[in-house]
Amino acid sequence: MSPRNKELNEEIKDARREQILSNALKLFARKGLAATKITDISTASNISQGLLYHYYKSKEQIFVELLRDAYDKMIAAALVLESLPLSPLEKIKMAIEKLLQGFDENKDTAYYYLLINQASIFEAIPDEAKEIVKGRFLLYDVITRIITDGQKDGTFKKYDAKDMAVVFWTSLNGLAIYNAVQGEKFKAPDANILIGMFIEKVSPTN
Amino acid sequence: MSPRNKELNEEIKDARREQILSNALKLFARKGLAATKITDISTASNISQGLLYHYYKSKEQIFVELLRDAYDKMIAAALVLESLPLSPLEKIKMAIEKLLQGFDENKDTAYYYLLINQASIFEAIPDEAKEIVKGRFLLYDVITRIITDGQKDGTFKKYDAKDMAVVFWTSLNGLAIYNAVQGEKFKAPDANILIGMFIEKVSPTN
DNA sequence: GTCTATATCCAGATAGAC
DNA sequence: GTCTATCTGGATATAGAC
Repeated sequence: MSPRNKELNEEIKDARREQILSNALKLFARKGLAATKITDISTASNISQGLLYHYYKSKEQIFVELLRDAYDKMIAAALVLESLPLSPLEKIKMAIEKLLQGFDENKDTAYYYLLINQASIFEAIPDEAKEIVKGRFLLYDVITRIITDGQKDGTFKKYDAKDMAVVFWTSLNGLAIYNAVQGEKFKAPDANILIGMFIEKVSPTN
Repeated sequence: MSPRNKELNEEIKDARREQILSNALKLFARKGLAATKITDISTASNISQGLLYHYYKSKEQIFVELLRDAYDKMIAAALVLESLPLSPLEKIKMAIEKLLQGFDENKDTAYYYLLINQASIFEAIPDEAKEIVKGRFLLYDVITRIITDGQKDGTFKKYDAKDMAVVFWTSLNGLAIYNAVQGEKFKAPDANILIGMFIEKVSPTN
């Protein structure tokens, strides 16, 4: 086989993988791992059911790969946010706004949320997925640090920082679910409503 | 068959139904409808798999019955709350506190939440379940009314009341999920963190 | 009312042809 | 790389005995 053909094949293969993952993400998010049939994925991807096994060993493997993507993206974003030269309040604001607008612009964001949720809630997931979910605490830690900073500089309310981080994440998670369920109808609520949990007086200009 | 035996049988039957529902609730909540096998339910209930069909026509029927219970309880509680002789702020406070402490005291509360969530998110649920989910707007309406009242009397912030109701429910929902996932480890965060979304100055004494 | 045994079906995964 | 055909296993649901 010539190098050219080899390259071409690789491209096709990558494209297929992308295609499969993208379709599987939506299906897993809206039907759940167990209810999503392997034929659902192959049909959505316009390939035969047999061919799917050429790319992935099992349904579970696809799920795990997507879940890993979801966490990688989320944690990377959180760490970038933390490292930005912004005040704690600005960071929290940015996180909320970015997430809320991400829901609107990019359906995948909401789907990734649903995937993470599912993996967090359900016991009936692959062991590998359970391992990935354990990395969740990293997300809480980043936000806890930002909140603690904001308390030190006096802008944030003085509730337990860990509690605040929990409420931060669970609230956004709740909104992400709502968004995914609402679909096109979803209209992001004013970010300042949420910010009211963190600071005493929300400036109307922001 | 004598009346006494008939009564006894009815009692047994009712007890069994209760037993089945209670076990199924936990299983559905933690594994999901699709991943929960009918044998999971029968095993948890200490009855044979065949006997389960004596009480329920199918797995789906059990799910629907539980979902209906969940909504009935939730909506009833919301309407009672609304009718209490309390200020809007007191009502919101009570709702948050009751829900948070309900999570702690009664595992079923959190499980019901997970069930409703599942039914809201997943497309792969029985048609009857989809119908029930449509009643969801009632919950949002009650809270929207309370918030609107609170805005009229000047205690609540003046964001869009519907938005605030959405954030209210989605936040509590997010917390319920977190609680269910954490299990015994769950410690309810200070309710005042959430109340900060609604009013300008949270009194430290409450 | 309860159990065990069985029929049926369907989804996951593999094999082999092109 | 891709498809069709097939095997296998497991889950739902039913039948029939006690």
